Amino acid sequence: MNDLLERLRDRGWRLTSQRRVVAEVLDGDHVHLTADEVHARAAARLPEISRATVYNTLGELVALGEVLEVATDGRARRYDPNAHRAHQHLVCSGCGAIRDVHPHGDPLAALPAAERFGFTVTAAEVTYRGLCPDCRP
Amino acid sequence: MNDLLERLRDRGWRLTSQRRVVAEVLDGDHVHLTADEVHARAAARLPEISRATVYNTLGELVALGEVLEVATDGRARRYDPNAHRAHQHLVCSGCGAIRDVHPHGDPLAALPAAERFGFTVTAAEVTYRGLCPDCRP
DNA sequence: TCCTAACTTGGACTTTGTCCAAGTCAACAC
DNA sequence: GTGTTGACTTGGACAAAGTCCAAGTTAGGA
Repeated sequence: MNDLLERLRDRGWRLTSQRRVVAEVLDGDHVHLTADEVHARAAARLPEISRATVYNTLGELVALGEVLEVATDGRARRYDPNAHRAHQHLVCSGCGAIRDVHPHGDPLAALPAAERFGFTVTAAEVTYRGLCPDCRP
Repeated sequence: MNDLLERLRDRGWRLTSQRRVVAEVLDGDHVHLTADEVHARAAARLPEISRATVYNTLGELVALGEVLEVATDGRARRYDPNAHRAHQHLVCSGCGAIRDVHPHGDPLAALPAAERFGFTVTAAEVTYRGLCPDCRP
């Protein structure tokens, strides 16, 4: 995570306490927080931090490629700091739990040229859905 | 589309003019409308139709498996009437255009048991991203 | 230590979706 | 046909998620 702050400074970021706290909140594996959750956790350390700043900072981290934005449910976007290792997501239809998973092969390879309709296709996001052990009937 | 209305009646649906109009708006291929777009098009034919009814009807169609809910961008959900033929989506990062596409193989098969963490995995949704011919620089 | 452009703030506003009490009507029975 | 009734629809209030902006603050270079 210190690496992240270094990289950001190298890219001309002003290193404010707000940005530092947001980056710290997003540290770890299997982290998929909504913007509101990030705000709540950041505010625990820095009570004055505003929602607008959290949204701004998350948007910048996504633009810089340091954090992924994940849309698994059509409601709040989630933010995934594990941006430097290709992975997909497994989501529980019952409780909404999210795990990072690593399917084999490149999902992009499954899309034949004839099915690309002239698009320059650069990425494939896969959401696996099912029930986690706790939610199974 | 008449088939759809028949199927719904067989399942005990009351066939109101509102539901008929919503079903008609959702007819066709490569249709991926937001709830608001559905409402706007439905209102062109039936001006008094309310947003609440459109949301209710879309929710019911999804619950019955006649329409798919697609979350490609973390904003408005989109509704895809092509629910009876397995397919995935190709989305333009520039203009947001969406195409139905058919990759080969079953995307579910790429997820090894060791990567399922005890989940009962039932579906895989793939979103391919890229630039469409019109948006390419 | 000062300066200034970059950053943050709070609040207003928009978009998307949900909920509810009251009114309406499709479908069945007659 | 006509009547009945529970399912459906409505408008509006509300909630959740996200954007925008003018005014105030501050990191980092001079």
